[in-house]
Amino acid sequence: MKAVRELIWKGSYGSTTIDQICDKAGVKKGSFYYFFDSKVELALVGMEEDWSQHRPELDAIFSPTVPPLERLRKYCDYFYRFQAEICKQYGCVLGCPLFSVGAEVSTQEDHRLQQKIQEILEYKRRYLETAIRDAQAAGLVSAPDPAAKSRILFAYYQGLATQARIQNNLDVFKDAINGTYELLGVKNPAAVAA
Amino acid sequence: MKAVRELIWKGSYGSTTIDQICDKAGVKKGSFYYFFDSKVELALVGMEEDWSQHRPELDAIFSPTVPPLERLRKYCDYFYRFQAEICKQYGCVLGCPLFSVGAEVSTQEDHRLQQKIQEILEYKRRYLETAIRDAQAAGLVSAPDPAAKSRILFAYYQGLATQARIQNNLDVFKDAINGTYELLGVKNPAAVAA
DNA sequence: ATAATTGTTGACTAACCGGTCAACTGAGAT
DNA sequence: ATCTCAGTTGACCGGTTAGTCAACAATTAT
Repeated sequence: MKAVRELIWKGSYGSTTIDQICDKAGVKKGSFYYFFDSKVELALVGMEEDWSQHRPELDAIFSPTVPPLERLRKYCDYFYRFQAEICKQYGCVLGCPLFSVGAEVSTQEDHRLQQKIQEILEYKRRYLETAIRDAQAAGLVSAPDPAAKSRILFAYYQGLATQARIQNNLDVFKDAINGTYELLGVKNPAAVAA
Repeated sequence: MKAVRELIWKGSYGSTTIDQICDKAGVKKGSFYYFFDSKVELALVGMEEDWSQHRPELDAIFSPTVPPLERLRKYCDYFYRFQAEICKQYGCVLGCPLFSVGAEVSTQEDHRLQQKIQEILEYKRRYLETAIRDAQAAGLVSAPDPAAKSRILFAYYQGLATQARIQNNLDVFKDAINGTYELLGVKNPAAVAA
């Protein structure tokens, strides 16, 4: 499972072969086909596992006990530190696998992977929506439609992640929190930062 | 050339084989290798050709003779109509090939494709930067740092395009102009729309 | 102990991959 | 007419791919 995540994340879904996965996992192909019917099934389980590993951390960051704008700040911070660690580990910026793999497999006939990816992405967007709604309720931002704002913010994050991967440059993420504030029309950024 | 663009755009760079390209182009593999040394070279020429086809249209949309915020509105509009046409033609939303291919090949050893893609993306970002600077000069928006704002806006567009492809849903783009206004802090959206 | 179940393996196939090459084609130059 | 040469072709090579399978090992149940 670890092998497949690394290969698909660092390389791409399409160009990752079952032979490669088996080699890296130290397992023979016969064993692979004993547990999985195809690469799709494996990727599905891999995605699910990855998500369940991140979920507790996101739940903590977006806990309703934390002031809403601080949630977003912590999220940006967490994301940056996470990417930095990955970068040190693999030698290059990898961004979010849900985005890169999602974009790659979106036109395939078998829709199972897309569905799983969209499902997880939708979970993630909801963290943002709730935080924005709470911020709006507290009068911290101007976001009459939190759902719409969350979609915009989510697209922005998605773009940042993709850009950082393409440019292989972590600095791209440093804009994240400023961009977030501008996007949300934060009324007093200095107060949040303090 | 048309064949390779279609295949790489609809599928992915990695999973598009030279055999497929040759089949679709109605050409034998020997002929392919008479003109190109590898798939990378072909993709390079394809990207360049694609860019030189879009360039005049973008030059028109972002002409300095057009009011700056109208440029952005026209760009969003153009992008939506273009994607809608592609969608009707291929049966699914494909987004921007520079993003999807760029994200896919970013970790490869051969850096030529990445460089070309980053070069073209940087050109596109400059359109935004100029428009934002002009808008700022006209007092239409609050963007003290046009370059930084353009990066944020560009990331947002990139995210929208990726999202639309992943979700296979054109409606994602409909947020584009609103998101743009919010991001730029447009002082009087109603006046722009009118 | 032994039977049953669960997991592992290497050898195999058939299709496909990138890439090469000598032979061929056709159009324009002399 | 025929020479030249850019462009085309199909056959071919070695390596890799996804996927299968009968035989084997390890664990568990009885």
